[in-house]
Amino acid sequence: MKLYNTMTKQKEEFVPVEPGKVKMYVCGPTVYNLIHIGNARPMIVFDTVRRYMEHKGYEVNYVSNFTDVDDKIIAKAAEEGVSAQEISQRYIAECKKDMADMNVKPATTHPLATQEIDGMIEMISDLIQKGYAYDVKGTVYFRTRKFAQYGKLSHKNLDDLRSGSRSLLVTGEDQKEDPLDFVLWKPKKEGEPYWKSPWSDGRPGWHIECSVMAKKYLGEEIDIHAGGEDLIFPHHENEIAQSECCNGKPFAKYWLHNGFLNIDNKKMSKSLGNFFTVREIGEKYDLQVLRFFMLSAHYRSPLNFSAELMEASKNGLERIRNGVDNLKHMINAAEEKELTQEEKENLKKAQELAEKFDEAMDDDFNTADAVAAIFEIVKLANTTANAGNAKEYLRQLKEKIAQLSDILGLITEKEEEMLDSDIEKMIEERQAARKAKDFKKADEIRSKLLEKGIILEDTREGVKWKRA
RNA sequence: GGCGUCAUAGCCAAGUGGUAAGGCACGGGUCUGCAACACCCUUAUCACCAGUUCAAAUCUGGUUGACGCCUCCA
Repeated sequence: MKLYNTMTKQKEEFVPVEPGKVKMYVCGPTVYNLIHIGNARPMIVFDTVRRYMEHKGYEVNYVSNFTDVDDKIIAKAAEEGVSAQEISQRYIAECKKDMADMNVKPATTHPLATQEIDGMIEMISDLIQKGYAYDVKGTVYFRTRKFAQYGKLSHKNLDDLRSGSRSLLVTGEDQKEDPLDFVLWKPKKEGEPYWKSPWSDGRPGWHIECSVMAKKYLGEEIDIHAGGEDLIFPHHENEIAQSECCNGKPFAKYWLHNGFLNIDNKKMSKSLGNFFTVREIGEKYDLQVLRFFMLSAHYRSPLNFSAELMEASKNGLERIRNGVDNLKHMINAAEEKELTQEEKENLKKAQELAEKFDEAMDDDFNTADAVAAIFEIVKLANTTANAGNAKEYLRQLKEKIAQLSDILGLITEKEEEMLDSDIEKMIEERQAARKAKDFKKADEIRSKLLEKGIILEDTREGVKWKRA
């Protein structure tokens, strides 16, 4: 399996730190509002990475934090006149709901920044002791000059960065030794939540939390660290500085970053008003459609969002589901018997397509190609399967499609729901009407059911129904 | 200004040296009372220019265009 490492700018063979295990950390959202579809991209993409790793037999320890102390949370709390904790807890709950609807598995651990303050103070103290950090009147900064490798992830020229931020020094904004130094601990302002520390009553900087949580839940050296591409600098760069200076060993072996989700080819932003929450999309679509949409492009490419593309994704996903649905229906009608030579050959083709799926995923998680392989199996099923086939043949095709879809987190089988008895009765009535060639009545009944969200389909094997 | 990414059919999107996967949409047709599902047929020489090569979407140089990071941000 190869994956693209931002650090080395190339695809590398994946070799875990510990054989058979994957330790992976994904930067999670700051919880001050409902998550937007841009937040959803890394969740879906890296959940898919996780599922694929598990499919390959790895035991995956997946850690993703919630940043629950931050300026924006405090601002939102002030706005509503409630505590910061109330805001963060509310939106953590909402976020988890969205994740479930997108079929994103809960992380092995979802640590909260506010629950890890002790660890942060410990790490900051350690960095000060080792000379990598310094305290100026209660604010603690990281001394970037001391870490020779600073900039190795984002491939920045530090002199350019320093000259670029010269204005900061001129305006005297800072008591920093160097403009690139960043905050590890800052004193509280009036009314803000705070914790006691050796330096001041205050709160941690943003970057330190991830270093601490990764270390606590995964260890000093992890396999994969992932997040949105905008986190490369400064967030991940700073994490590397903190962790490697503190632990004295490489932090993460592989750095994975997803591309942005754009709207009308522009980055989403509140000022442009081109902003959608996952919740809003969920009102119009099954969020499986959003997931399918996200997987239609490579995770590192920018992806443009539009209503038209959501429609296309909806139809595409429907095609896969119809395929599974049709197979299911045929399985009920089919007989158990020996596989014919032709059936065996077709199953072999399906197996080859499943291998193609794996090859695509092995190549830096090429989900677009992987989805294409699923479509090809669906096509194979649609063109070859009928109720006259051996039951085993149909079952295997269905299983193959469902299994590969599941690796991508796509649910192909709707749960069987019990029909209300009166709806069942209506379907029977319609069947009677059809038998009597009273099509007018039959159509009336079908229309009525449609109004209730029940779609009927007449097939050779009988009437199928599904919810709209 | 510095660093970086990208440009494939109406739309989305694979393909990184051997002659263009897949999906959506459109049109035509088959099946079924109709509809839906499904099936069949139809749709591109890969931004432009120059070069390397027997052979390039795929390598090199240039041009144009779009975008991202450098500041909180998935």
